[in-house]
Amino acid sequence: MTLIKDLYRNTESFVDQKVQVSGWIRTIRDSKTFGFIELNDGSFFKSVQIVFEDQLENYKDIAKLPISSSIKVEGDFIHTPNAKQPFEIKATNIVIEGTSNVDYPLQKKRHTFEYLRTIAHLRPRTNTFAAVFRVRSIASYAIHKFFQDKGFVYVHSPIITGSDTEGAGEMFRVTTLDLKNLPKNEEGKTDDSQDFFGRETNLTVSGQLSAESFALAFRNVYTFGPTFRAENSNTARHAAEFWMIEPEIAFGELPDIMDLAEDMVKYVIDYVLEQAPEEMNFFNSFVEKGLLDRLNNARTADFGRVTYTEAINLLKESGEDFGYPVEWGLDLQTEHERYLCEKVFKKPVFVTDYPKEIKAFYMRLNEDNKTVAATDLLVPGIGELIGGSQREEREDVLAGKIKELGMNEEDYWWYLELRKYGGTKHSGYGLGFERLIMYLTGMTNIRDVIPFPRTPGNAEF
RNA sequence: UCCGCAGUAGCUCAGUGGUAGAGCUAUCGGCUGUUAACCGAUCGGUCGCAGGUUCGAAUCCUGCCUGCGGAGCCA
Repeated sequence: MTLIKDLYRNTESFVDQKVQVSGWIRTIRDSKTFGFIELNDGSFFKSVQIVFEDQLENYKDIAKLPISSSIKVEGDFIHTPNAKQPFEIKATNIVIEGTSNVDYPLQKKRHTFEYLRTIAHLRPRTNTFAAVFRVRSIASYAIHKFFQDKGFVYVHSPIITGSDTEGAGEMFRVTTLDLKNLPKNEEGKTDDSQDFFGRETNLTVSGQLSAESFALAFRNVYTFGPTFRAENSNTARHAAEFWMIEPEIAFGELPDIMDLAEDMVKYVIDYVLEQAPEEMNFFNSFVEKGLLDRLNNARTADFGRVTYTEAINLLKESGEDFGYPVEWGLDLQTEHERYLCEKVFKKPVFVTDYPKEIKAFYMRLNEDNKTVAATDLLVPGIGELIGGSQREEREDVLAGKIKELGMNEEDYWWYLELRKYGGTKHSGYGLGFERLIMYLTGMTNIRDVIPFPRTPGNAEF
């Protein structure tokens, strides 16, 4: 059996040879004595044209096959230099593997993404989703290859975690207790000591704290796994289940992870353009005109770098009429972030050194005592793609911060011990993998870059 | 969660108070090189759900549900 990908990649070696292919019918056109089938076998973005004639004993049956029926084809591989397709297979034998049905919901025409979401089990058979999910697979490998080639150790951080370690929003509770008959303690609250783990557990919201632990043993590490947020977010950029990449480097400071993030983004762009040129051209033509220009700009340009304080001044001087106020101490709104990267810099830009009040407790306090060594990478079209920071390595400063924010110091005993026993400067960042895929493909809704997306009120598939 | 928009045939949509429409799909027929083929015919609807106004409601009103866009939260 030959893969259609090989027919396209090694065309010359197949000319005038006998070939065998199998796949699903994308379109079929017949006339009295012959017909054409576009056959896609899943190995490649493009399909191959099958010519079938009425000499075949099952000609009538084949001509009647509904779209998406699966067949096996034997035939002669023929060069067709003057036709729209580069080559075709003239069938000498066609075996029907599985017929489809007349009510097959995918038509030979454009469907809305909203409709395709309601048939998520069938949408990978469409051009757009075939391209999205192949690019997702390739980008996933590129991430691993980038870090592995640099000697980073891949850490499997736990999916089930002990408590709300980062304070990063609502979590999904994990329990084996009988929800209709919860055991109570003396205070009348749920007795978590009777639960499976003997305590309250949740799905992870971040692997960062685990990554820090391993960075202080392996130096350079990364996580790449699923992450869960039970927030009632209804936007095109948020999902309840998504994949996050979190590198962490010991002895590294903020500029080091900015360099790393820039290299990583450029590497993944290069790798995907190289490995999936047909898919990327498709996105450029049908999903976002100018996508390839945007990506080429990103892979060749030096990313912008600006401090939060400078960014505030740039926004104030812009004369732009923003819906939200621009004031030192206030967080940048989506409109501000997009203005900075799309209008001012016109390329990806790192914003650094945010006021400590609007950032997380573990971020390292700068000498000015007002800002922390944090950075967000803002990219055109998406907004925030990466958030990272140098971590607070000073045990007393970190403990003070935990106390100051009214957090429970006991929950962080092991995190504080990382500072107590040979703590070093270290830094890391988090990348939402789906946002990277959106950035690479031009897709504008996170629900369309996850095979079976989970969003509030939606877990059908 | 907030603001806005939408829900009519399998799909994409038109229809703003008076008999429910189009294109595509599908089905049947035609066609000797098609490319989301083309040509002809046919099939196809409890107008999101529940109530209300009216002689009469897809159309106006109220509530609910679902989806989408934007915002917040963030990745």
